[in-house]
Amino acid sequence: MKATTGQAYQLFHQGTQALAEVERAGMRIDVARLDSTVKEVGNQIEELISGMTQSGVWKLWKKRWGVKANLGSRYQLGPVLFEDMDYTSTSKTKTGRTQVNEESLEQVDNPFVKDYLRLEKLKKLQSTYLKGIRRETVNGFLHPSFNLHLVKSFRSSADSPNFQNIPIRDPEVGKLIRSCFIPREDHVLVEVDYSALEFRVAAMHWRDEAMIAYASDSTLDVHRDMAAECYCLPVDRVPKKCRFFAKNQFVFPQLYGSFYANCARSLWGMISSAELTTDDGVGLFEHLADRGIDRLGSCDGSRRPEKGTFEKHIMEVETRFRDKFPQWAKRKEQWWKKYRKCGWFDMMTGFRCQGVYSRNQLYNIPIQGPAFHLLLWSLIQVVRTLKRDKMRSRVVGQIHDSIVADVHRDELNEYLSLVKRVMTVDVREHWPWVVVPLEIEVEKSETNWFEKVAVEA
DNA sequence: CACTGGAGCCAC
DNA sequence: AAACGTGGCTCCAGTG
Repeated sequence: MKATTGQAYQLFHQGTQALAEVERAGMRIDVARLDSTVKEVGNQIEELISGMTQSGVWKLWKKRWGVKANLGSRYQLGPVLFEDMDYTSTSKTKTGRTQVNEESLEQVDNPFVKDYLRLEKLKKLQSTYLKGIRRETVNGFLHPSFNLHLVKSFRSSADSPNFQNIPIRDPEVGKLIRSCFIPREDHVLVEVDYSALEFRVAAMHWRDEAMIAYASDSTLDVHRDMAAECYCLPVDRVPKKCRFFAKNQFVFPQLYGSFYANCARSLWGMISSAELTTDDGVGLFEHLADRGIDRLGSCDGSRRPEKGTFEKHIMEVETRFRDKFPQWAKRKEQWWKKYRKCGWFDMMTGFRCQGVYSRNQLYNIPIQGPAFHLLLWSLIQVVRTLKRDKMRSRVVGQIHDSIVADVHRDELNEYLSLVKRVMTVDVREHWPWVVVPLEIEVEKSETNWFEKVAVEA
């Protein structure tokens, strides 16, 4: 693989230099708070363990595993629950062992297992995040590495620690870790995200008119519309959660090569695990049953879905999705055929990918890569401008479609107008194929990375 | 003791 | 035909 245009080369050359500046700046850490959180969580873990080792389940555990018994081993927990006790497992791993993950353990109604899930959550928080970040903190600053040479899609990665996967979805965990990331003295943290970046890039890559229309008109919302279809809701009454799951379990999976059986399985699973309801509080199973959909179906893939199943319904939604975006449906097949013939493909940002790729990688890579390249180009301009103008604000991190900066109070307005211009105007002049508007969302915090609030951009 | 792969979980 | 992608990190279990 090599960068085939000067522009692609320049992007990664300058990108490397800019990210080096980002690494050097680093993010300020509230070390005292981090240390006390480590202690606090450590105490919680100890308490949980001492409670659990009093339990009858632990007796069974020791009976089976003897001196080797290890509370940290899922491998050991599986047979205790599913052989020694009466619980039944739902699924197997690819090596044929019974799965002992969060999803399968949530089916087990047992106080010990509830404690186990909480214990695992706290251990992950403690070892990967709290202690991992503490270990990498030097003189109150964290300097994660940002790589441009490791990712197949020509995205970036981050390590030591991985700045790109700090928890946020679970508010309890997110708060404990993110509140240890703080602005410098007299600074505020500012995080700027591109809105719906990957969808916009997909629209431009496939040159699908309907996709471009969605990407160009902020009153349109593809995730809302597909949520309405998937869960049989009126378009103007789609609950937020339903939209969220349609986005992540239907729209993106479809764009990246999944199919109805897998989408149906995951969308169906969300109904119970997230307790989905209509906007007037009717449970979604009941809502769907009223419309003649009362079970999931086998989701076999090799068998035709049966009438009355959710699988069959999602199969029909999939057909409508392809009809909605006909040029996408057609061009992705041509795209794959052309690659099979010549063995390479080009990204819109000038990278040529040559080598062995799966079909789904061919759908994903030309979207994921260029989406990041828009962000990287913007980051380069922002870093350079801050330096040129001798400003005190610093870019301190990057998460695929967002830029995190530590901005001096007095420079806030200047910084905001800079990023807005670069990310929404200048980048479109640099790459004329950006034919849809780009929008950003801005959040800031005076205190820490958890307490951020939206700012009018 | 060093290393590897699987399984799992965090992010976009 | 076949079935969503890209990563990093931790722990366990197995190997030699």
